[in-house]
Amino acid sequence: MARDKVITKDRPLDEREASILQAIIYEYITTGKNVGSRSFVHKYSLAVSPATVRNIMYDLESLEYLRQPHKSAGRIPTDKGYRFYVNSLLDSYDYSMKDREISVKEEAIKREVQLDKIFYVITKMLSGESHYAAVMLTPKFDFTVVKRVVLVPLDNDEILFILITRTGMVLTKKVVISSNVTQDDLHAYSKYLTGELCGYAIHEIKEQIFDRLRNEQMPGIDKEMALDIAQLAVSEYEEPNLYIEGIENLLKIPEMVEEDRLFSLLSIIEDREILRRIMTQTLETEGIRTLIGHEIDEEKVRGCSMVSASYKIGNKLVGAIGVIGPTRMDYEKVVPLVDYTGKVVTELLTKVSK
Amino acid sequence: MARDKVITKDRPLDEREASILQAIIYEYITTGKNVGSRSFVHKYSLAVSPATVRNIMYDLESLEYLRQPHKSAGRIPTDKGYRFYVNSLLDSYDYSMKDREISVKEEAIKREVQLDKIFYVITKMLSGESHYAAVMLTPKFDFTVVKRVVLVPLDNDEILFILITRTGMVLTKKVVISSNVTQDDLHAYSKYLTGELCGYAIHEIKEQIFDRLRNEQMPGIDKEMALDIAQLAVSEYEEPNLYIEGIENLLKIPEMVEEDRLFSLLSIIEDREILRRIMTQTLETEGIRTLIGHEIDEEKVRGCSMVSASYKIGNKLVGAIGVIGPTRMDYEKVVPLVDYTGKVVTELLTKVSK
DNA sequence: TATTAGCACTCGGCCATAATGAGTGCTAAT
DNA sequence: ATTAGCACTCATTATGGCCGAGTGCTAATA
Repeated sequence: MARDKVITKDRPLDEREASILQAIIYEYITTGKNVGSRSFVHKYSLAVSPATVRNIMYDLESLEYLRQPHKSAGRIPTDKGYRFYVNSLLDSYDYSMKDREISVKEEAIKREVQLDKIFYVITKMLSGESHYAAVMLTPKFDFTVVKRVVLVPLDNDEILFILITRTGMVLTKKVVISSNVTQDDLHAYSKYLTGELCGYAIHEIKEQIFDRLRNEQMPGIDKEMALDIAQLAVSEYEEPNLYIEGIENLLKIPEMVEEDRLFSLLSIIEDREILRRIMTQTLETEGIRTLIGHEIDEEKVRGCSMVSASYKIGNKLVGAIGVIGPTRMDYEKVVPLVDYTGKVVTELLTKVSK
Repeated sequence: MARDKVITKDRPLDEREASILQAIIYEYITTGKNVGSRSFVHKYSLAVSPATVRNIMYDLESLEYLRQPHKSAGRIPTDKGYRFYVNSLLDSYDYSMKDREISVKEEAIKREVQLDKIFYVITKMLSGESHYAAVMLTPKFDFTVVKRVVLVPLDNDEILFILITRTGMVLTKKVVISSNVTQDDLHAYSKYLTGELCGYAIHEIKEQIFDRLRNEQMPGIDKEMALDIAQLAVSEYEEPNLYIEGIENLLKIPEMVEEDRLFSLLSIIEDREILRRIMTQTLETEGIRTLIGHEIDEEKVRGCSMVSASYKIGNKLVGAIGVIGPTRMDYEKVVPLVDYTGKVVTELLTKVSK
């Protein structure tokens, strides 16, 4: 009669407990209401009585998977509960993308030519599909492949360095020089640099090509000057960009605009460094990553979860995408969506930069 | 004894009525609470009794400057009231910018080199200073002056058209051509176009230069082809961009997150066309423009006001900036701020494009 | 021994009621 | 024309009662 199952706080759940926990969390995620034993049993036509469920709930509460917002109020999941739920999802989740129903409008993406528009569109799409807010950390430019270099005089001591990538993206950078160069010089430099750098990714250029070129003989033009300019321009390419879209979706979620949570939201919008930090961590880990509630280690942000994934160019991790929502997020939909989108982005970028 | 001042709904206010109306609106703007006769008289140490104020309030209500949210609840301004208030402000407002205390960090702006970053910074700054949301409609590219044109081959049938402006801004555009051109051809074209277009603003080029050039003799190169490419590229320069920053400021204002208003906010964020329309109207009117409440002729947007101003390059109106906030906005601060910022932008852009 | 029925108890939500207090409109006195 | 006085209004707040959904415990049951 005595229920003595709970000996330690960390014992594994038996099968029935696990499935009931999952069902409870599912119920809470979909309805947003505390789930109580009686109506729960009724709604799911369980073969056990409410009392049994109560007992199980009691155990689950001791084990810290559930909690009561107040006495006699049904149970809601704790972060640990969500974590359990998400992990089960991940265990059973088929990463092979088969019978995928999510409609990532790949066509819409492929029609875009400017890379930065692609990033915008993907972020927008991800927020649209998920109905939460979406984030994208764009790739470091290090992995774009050079097609052509053009130098253009601006002022006496300023040159505009234009780098055209294989994908037709145009990066520009002002470079300040000390000595005078003529327009003809610049033209020769452009030709030289284009010839030497074309076909290499920027990181390769930084790491190897410059060194090699400096050791080569090159008659006719002032090679050093050309290399100086290029090196200066290439050295400090901007930080990866952070796109955030769909904040308005979060405003539509009642629990997110409740007094205290609104503050979390504000922090997310205002202090982009928080997100940048999180996304940079994601960038460093292959595959999907979920952060639930307090697992987002930011004082200012509470009651929020993130599902994020890194993406690659070739087999090098270069960026990350993610979805932000309330802890009570529809993980079951969002996890595959983010996973899938990540793969689409990988495929797309890989294709486009080869 | 009988108060028979109100004969028509549009009679002008006498001095005392006007000053009391202004004070009431000021009080409401700063506190956000309904203002009632007794405490109002007390707070402002008026030389009249609450009863007198009540009588005046009664008149002002008949004249539709004030209204009662409900019986026995003090008065709050109507849109007409705000309009009166703002107009008085504008009347007495000194446009000469003397003894200005607003800290628009001009230095921060001048340090930026990329024009699009400048736009971003200005918008951000305007939202920061006003504590509301800020909008900026960027100038049409029509008014930027060409410094140099570079054509670069991308594919067999694609050319990248690069236009460098006098300010060092780089605009790029993919152009698809039918016949084949060699790299040497493109080089010649680039030289030709740079020579002919340099120093002209894009709108001049569109309107006059092309026509002139087509009638000129030009030995040696396939002038027509070059002009076709340029005309194609220049013809459809993108829509002016719309920056919105500081939405988070609006989330901090209690009355903006009240259930129904939140919807207005969402509309503003989601449906950028609304704002674009408003800003485009502003662009067409010189100087400052205020839209109060219903004057924003958009069903979806309610309870919001906008203060906006157009800015110029030289003496041609090219863009607009603005601030969005609740109807109960601190017009007294925002109006000069927007006015001043508009002038700074004008000055800045004019200098930079001459 | 695990499950369940039964029951006392809890507590948020809802409703009605009442008290409070800031405010108004009207009237008569100044 | 202004104001004092007064009756009246009404949002807000507090109070208490009740309902319903929920729990925890215990004893009965399969």
